[in-house]
Amino acid sequence: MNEKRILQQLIIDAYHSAVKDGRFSGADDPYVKVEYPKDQKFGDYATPFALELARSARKSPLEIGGILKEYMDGTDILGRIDVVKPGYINMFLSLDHLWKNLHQIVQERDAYGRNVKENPRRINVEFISANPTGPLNIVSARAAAIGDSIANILEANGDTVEREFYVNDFGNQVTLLGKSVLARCRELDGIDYPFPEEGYHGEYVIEIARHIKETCSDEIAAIDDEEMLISFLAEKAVQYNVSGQREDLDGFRVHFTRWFNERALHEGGDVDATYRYLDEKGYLYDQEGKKVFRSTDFGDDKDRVVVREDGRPTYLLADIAYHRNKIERGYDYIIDIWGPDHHGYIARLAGAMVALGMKKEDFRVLIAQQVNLLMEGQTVKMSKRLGNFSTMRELIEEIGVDVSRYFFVMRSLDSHLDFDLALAKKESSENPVFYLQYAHARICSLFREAEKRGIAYDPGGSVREYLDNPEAVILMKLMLKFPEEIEDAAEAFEPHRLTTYLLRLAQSFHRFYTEHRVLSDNVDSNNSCLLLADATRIVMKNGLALIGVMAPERM
RNA sequence: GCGUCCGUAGCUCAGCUGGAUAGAGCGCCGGACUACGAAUCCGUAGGUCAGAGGUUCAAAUCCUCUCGGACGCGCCA
Repeated sequence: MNEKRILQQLIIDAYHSAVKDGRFSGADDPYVKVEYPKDQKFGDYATPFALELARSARKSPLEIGGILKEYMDGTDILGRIDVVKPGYINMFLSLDHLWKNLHQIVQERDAYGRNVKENPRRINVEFISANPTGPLNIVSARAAAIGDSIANILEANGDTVEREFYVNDFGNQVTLLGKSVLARCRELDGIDYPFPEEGYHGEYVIEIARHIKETCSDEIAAIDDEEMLISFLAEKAVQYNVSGQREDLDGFRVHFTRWFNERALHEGGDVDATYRYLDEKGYLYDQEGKKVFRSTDFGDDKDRVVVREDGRPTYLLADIAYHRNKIERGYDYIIDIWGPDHHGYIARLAGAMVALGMKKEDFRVLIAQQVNLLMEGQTVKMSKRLGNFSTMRELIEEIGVDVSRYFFVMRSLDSHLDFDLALAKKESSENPVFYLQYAHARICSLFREAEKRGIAYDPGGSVREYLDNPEAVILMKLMLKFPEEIEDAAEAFEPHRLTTYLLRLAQSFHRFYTEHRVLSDNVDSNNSCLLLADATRIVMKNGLALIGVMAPERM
């Protein structure tokens, strides 16, 4: 249990005791808000609880605060409790508690910050799910960074998480890809062949064609029927693209638990089964030969077609079947991360989830706002079909994984992003990620220096009083909050909070380092300062790991 | 027309379920290495939180409207 919760409970207990003793009257189950004051002089934690109680208890906030304080005294977590002007109760952590937490950190190491839940949820997070019609682009890179970080954070917060990528290897887009590849194959053979109007014009299609021709020339030669050839080429091209996407993601340190093929749903009968299920439940009706899903029953603007007049299922039906499959796998919570161009789609799918028996609050769609691609300050329309886009691979090669992952995660999901690759490259040396990594490397260097000078490090030999200075105290308080930061970030699905936190951590360390000599002739002081430094590098490393950034020992 | 998101310092953005004097990074200007990494630290300047109402003891935060920007409103995926 983290400090915030412990304090919440402490206040609730104090309240109940006070009420029991007849000091004032009030509700049975009050909600106690514990917040972090902006200014250090207002304590490490504060609650406006007494203010909120004033009306019902018919006493002044200050008086109530004083009474609560009486009942809160005696805890060794807090060194001081102040009741101040309007009626805030300000709480100050004790040095002893902070110092003990340092030992906790170096004992737990990689596990520090991770929360343990009594009943962990099984969560499925689906993200990126880009069409297998080309390489991943910058937009996917953002989704990758965000989705993976959210998954990491949920895991660290005590849940069990699976990462899933949905491959749309079925339908018009794929056929179109096959036609484009065929055209390029013919072109490579020197045969005049019309390029499909709506086809994929990107250069990469030529490479795909060349690759398939090299590896599958016999099969191609054996197929007479053009339609079959297109479908063969499409399948090969999808394989090629998916494995390319997977490679890129590996390089980006994003690893999926499962790659789920849409085709399997069609071929395995899941789509039909889902149709029958919806039909039997009475969620479908006929309209001019089409089958329509009553999504308005679940809050959608209009009902949606799921089977066309010619009997082919729409994308929606396949997607419902996909999510039905997820539900059957027994997750407690399902998260989809989509681009802004799909937000209009939420109501119908969320409605379908309810129709399938999922509780509304157990399905969540997160919208990651768009990335605008700029070239030299000018907006560029990204289009796979037109072939003008910056690839994720290009991004990694140009500015590196650490910088890009940090860059994408440091913004909130809601923020729109202007991305200029040229500018990002130029400015990457100013990226705050180096500031964080430098703090870590600097600490590692300290330990190398200590070893060189023959200074032993024994956490057990640290002495609390050597850390009784403002710089060390700020650092210790931040580290104590790390588990709370993880919890908050997990509950809000906001990985960017972590980058803000880590920035403060690095800043606090650099400040401590500037003000205090870590290595000296004093054994007690050495052990104390090294304990502080060791704990700092552990928290920094664990925090960076959550957003997929390395913590280098030298740089 | 309807819907989603955004509008906070010169730039890029934080600001937690409403709380105390609105913050950071970058940039600008000025300081700090004969000691553990100066990829660092310290300081100065810079804001009508787009605007107007409303709710509240308390609003950048919640509600309504207006203005401005991006995106979406398919039997495409």
